[in-house]
Amino acid sequence: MPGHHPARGRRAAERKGDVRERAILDTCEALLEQKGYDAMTVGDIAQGAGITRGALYFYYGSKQEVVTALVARTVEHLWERSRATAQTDEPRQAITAAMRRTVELWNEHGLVMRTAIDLSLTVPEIGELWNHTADLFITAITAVLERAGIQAGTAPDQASAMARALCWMIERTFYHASQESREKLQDASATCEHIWLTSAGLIT
Amino acid sequence: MPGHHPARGRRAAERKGDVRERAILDTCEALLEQKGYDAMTVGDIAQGAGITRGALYFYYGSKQEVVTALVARTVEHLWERSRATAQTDEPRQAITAAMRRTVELWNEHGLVMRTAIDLSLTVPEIGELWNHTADLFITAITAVLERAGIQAGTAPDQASAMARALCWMIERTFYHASQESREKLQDASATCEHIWLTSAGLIT
DNA sequence: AGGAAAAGTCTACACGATGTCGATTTTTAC
DNA sequence: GTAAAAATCGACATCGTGTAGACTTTTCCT
Repeated sequence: MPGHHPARGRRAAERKGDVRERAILDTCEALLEQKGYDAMTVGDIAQGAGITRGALYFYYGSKQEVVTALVARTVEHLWERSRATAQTDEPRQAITAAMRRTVELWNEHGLVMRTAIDLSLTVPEIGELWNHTADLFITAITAVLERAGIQAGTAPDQASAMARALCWMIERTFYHASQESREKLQDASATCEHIWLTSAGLIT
Repeated sequence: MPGHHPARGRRAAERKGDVRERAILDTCEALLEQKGYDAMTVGDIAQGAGITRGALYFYYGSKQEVVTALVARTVEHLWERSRATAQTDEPRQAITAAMRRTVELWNEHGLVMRTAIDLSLTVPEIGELWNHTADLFITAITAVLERAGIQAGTAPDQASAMARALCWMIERTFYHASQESREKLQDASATCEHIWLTSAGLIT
């Protein structure tokens, strides 16, 4: 709750640094698209954001920190969207809805999501961010499977373990498809949905 | 067929460089395990192999080339093993056999396989190597699915597309599990096998 | 054996990217 | 309007990379 007395039409002060921070992250995202992580240099990012290297280090301690912040910003989006999604009782509908939402996510944020996956090993912070995101998905899938009649539990053929495998299937399939085209993503989604439905026992 | 006249007990000459090359690759693999790709420096590899940086550049043009060679050596193994596997007619048996073989592969070469996956984007040569390997698996899975009665074709619910998704599921699931322990790998295998069987229509 | 060519090795160098420091300027808040 | 905080800059030290040229060892042929 910032701004204790909203009188005087002046909007809450926004630090100049906040704008720069956003500019840096935006530039980083653009460069990631153009040249990829390795080729992208700290100098490039600074230049794109309209400052020098030295100034950039005032905001972030390294290239990895910049990218971590970018991933965090994007992943925040996913969590919000995830929370806002209405729960459906009917498993078939739930699965279809989940897959449609996933396609949207990858269409909008495919680049950053792929980057997050790629850097999960080398940058522990990003790894944690992505793991947490995956856990949200796995929990959701587990719930759907159980509602579809799959036995709850962690044994290899029970809901929890299956959900994990299905999550990785979706991650990897979308990862590859999103590098190609929107059409491929759509196809990939249909295939994943089919396997998910089958695994849930909802298809012959 | 080297050595045109096997007389004289002298074994076929092995270039000194061949030994070094192997030492370099072995060292690289060890360091990959100890410090990971990023932390590992060309100097480290050279030192481990008993030569200086300068000498190493005589064999490989860069760190990436060294790792590419390591991946190539490992992947060669996979292909051989893949070729040597007897084909089973009964789908259920084929799936079980394939999963058992996959567990073995990841137990033996997990580290290099994970590295190959990680570097697939940044090092095109490794990407090709790994893609080709994946294609072998996808083809094999497709064949099994078709023999189990899944309709052939590339539509989202037909054998080819399903095989691709299942392949990525296995890759990613094993990738994560092989970082943990052999037990996890075994569990992961059981889960993947179950989903594969279900997708093939071989389980209620 | 012996000597030239090929294979292997080393040290030194140039380059590019990183991250740090202290000085300086701009913003913010009172 | 001014002092503290925020932001920016340029210069520097460091480290890893890749290249070049000189030198040594191995291989192979006669």
